[in-house]
Parts: sequence; C-alpha cells; structure tokens
Amino acid sequence: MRIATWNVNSLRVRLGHLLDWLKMARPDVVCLQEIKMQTEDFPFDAIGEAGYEAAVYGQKTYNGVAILSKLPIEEVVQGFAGEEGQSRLIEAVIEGVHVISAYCPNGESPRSDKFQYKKRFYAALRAHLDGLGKSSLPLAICGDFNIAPQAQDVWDPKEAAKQCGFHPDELAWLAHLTAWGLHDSLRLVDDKGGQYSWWDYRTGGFRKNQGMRIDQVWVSDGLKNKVKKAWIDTEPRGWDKPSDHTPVLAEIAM
DNA sequence: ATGTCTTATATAATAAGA
Repeated sequence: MRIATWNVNSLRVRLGHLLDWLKMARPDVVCLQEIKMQTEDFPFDAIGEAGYEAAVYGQKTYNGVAILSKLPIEEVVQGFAGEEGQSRLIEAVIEGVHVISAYCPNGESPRSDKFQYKKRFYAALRAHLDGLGKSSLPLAICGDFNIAPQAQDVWDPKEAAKQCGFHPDELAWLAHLTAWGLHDSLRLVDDKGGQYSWWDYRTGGFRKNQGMRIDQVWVSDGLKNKVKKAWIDTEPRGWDKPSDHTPVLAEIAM
C-alpha cells in the first residue's frame, strides 16, 4: 500500500495539482490537510473520476481534512475529542489498516494562546491513540504535525527552537505522542538530513532549500517491519502556484 | 520586523491564519 500525506493549502486552488500528482505518483491512499472547504463543497466527482473514494471532514475557511483511497474505505470517523471545534482529524480503516489524516495546530508563537491549544491537541491525540488500543494495531497516522522531529529536519535549528515547529516544549509533546508506539517511516529507511516537506512562501524558502520536515507518515509497531520505502516528493512544490507543503509518502507491504 | 498566499467580506482594500 502506497500511502501519502499532503497539506494542499486550499483544495479549491490546488485541485489541478492534486489530480496531476495522483496520475504521476499513483498512491493507493492520500491523507489531505487544509482543504479549507466545507464537506459539501468537496470535489467528489473529480476525485471519483481519478479513481479514488473520499472520506471528508471539512469546515468553512480553515482546516479541513480528507482521506482518498483506491481501495474501499470503511469505518470512517470524523473528528476527535481534542479539536475544540476545528476540523483537524479524520480516520478510516483501509484493507485492515487504521489510517488517520491529522492537521495539528500551528501554534503561532510560543507566547500565543494557540501554543497552549497545540499542547492540548497533542495530549488529546495521545489519549485518542490509547483509546484505540495497543500499538500492535496496524495503524498509520499521517499529516501536518507542525513539528519537525529532529534538528536535521530543520534548516536553522537554533532559530527554529525559539519559534513554532522545533521548540523544545513541542518536541516533548511529540515524544509523548509517539511513545504510544509510533515510528517515523522516513527514518526507518533513510537517515539523511536536510529533507524538508514545507518551505515558507514569505522568505522564498524553497529556492534556498530553507525548510522544515513538519509532515510525516508515522506507523505503529504493528506496521513497523512492513515499511519498504519512504520518501518526500519535492516536485509539486516547484510547480506554478504551489502549496507551501509537498507530498510525503511511504510504501507498506500488505 | 520583514517577506507570501489563501479566505472572507464585499465589490477595494483589509484582516486573520499560517
């Protein structure tokens, strides 16, 4: 199963990119974040013509997540206890694998109230996994975590540690989440640093490759030994009018 | 501090979120 995650930063604007990319990359499952539309506005027809079912949890203006799949989607659950009114999580079962698309809060700055929301969200996400069971469960949680796991995942770790995305507090929240029994799929197969999934529009970060690896595919203990490949596809970030994020993929033996 | 992009309101600029 080839599983991908992509924060598209508005599906209305990025539908063309998504359809082009689905043809090129041929993922079986795609977790989307920041679709920024209500569920009823989701382009079910275009996605269906591309060969994918869709489970969607939208919201007006902000946030919004979805799971696309070539394989049948079962047991869809929209949302969880930690969202506080924002559409940030959808889960489903596909070929016996529990798949979660998550859009974790940005946090704005360590002094912001939104930073405390991010903390609560992470604690609730861990509690949610505990509620699902033990990490022997075959599970992949994919999305924009808005935290880079390691210093090698950040172009300027010293500066980033003072802001959102690589702050020491955030690393502790992420560590607590993944202590449930999650593994960063890229790091199971590749220890190379300097690989990013997001580059800031404002600083022209992509041209300078000044980015952060804040999007990940995490797999449970139950899937750890089945990860055959994991990579970041930087190509769509170079297209005209791109999302600020690029797709991240993992190949899981079934 | 700045840079850019997206959405909403509203029909031109601004504000908010990222």
